[in-house]
Amino acid sequence: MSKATGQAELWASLMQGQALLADAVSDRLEAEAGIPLAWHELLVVLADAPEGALRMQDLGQSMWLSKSGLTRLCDRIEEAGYLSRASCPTDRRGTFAVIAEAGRAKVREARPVFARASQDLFLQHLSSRERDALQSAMRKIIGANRGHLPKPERADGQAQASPKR
Amino acid sequence: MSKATGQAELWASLMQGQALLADAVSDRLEAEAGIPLAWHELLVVLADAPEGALRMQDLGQSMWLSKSGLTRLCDRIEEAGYLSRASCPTDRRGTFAVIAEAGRAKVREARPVFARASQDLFLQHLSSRERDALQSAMRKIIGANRGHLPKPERADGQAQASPKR
DNA sequence: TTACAATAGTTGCATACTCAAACAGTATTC
DNA sequence: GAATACTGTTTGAGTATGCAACTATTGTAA
Repeated sequence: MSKATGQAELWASLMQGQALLADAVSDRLEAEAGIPLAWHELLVVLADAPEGALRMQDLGQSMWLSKSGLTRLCDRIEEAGYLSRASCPTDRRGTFAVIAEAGRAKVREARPVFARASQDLFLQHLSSRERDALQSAMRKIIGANRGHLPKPERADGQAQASPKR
Repeated sequence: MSKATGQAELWASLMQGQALLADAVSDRLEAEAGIPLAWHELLVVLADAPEGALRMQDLGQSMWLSKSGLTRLCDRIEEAGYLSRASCPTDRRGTFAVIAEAGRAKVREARPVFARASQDLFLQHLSSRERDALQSAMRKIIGANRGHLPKPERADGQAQASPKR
């Protein structure tokens, strides 16, 4: 029975599998398109945004990083010439990250590489039943753990569960 | 149709969900038992080993870390007094990590905290169908990505797929 | 219109991790 | 039995990340 394999194994395989998969995909992306996974993710978000531009803050909401992490990630990508920063005219505290032409080109190159890697290393191995179950399981887990985000800028009431740290 | 939600979302929710979950569980473990998740994992492996002792190398196989990472993790845990090192008498290159009494006590304290956290933040939210599907999906993904491990010390033939890096 | 609080982003410091080189000890081979 | 190759672990250098403190700007209120 699957019950007997135990909860520990379920935990472990989720942790291991995700790490392994992210690593494998990132390596392949780096080998075949020359950028790591995080760059791809950020550049895709930016490429799909209205003017190829997004406020740092808005980028942060898609990017799963602390704001300092995002600042530094943008530093590196900017240094590589794939994006530039522009300050917001209407609110001079704000900064836009704007994708550069080289960045768009890189996204065109990398997107299919990512799709292929994701197919080969991930989707390929799952039945459609498994995909559905995986999707619904992960959605529930995410839902259940909202509030543990790196940016706890919730305005609502029940916020602070962990006082320290 | 679940098809329509897209492959991108499946990828994203796996990545996000795992990160969120690991974070939430680690925070809770740290709040309620005073040690982070990685320490718990290592100490449990050690506590369950024959004499409470394991060669670094063997520990490494359970621990999902590069060997230098393991060395440093052990340094920290040793510094906290939960384990000690002992050199192997039959092969003096080797080092044993040996769990200390304080380490055993900490494991007794932390194990139920982990179990509860895992239940509350993870298992609780999944139907048994979802658990089975998740388990089998992750197993396949792991199987498909063997060879991307941090320690590629396989002795078999098909080893080196990635020459660089 | 001057003070005070809130917001956007960056920077300093500390932590954790990896790769590659160093080190120490064991096995091999001539 | 001395040189050479191999193995197990640690160390050094570099990278990525988070938290908290800082700067600059905006909004609010007296």
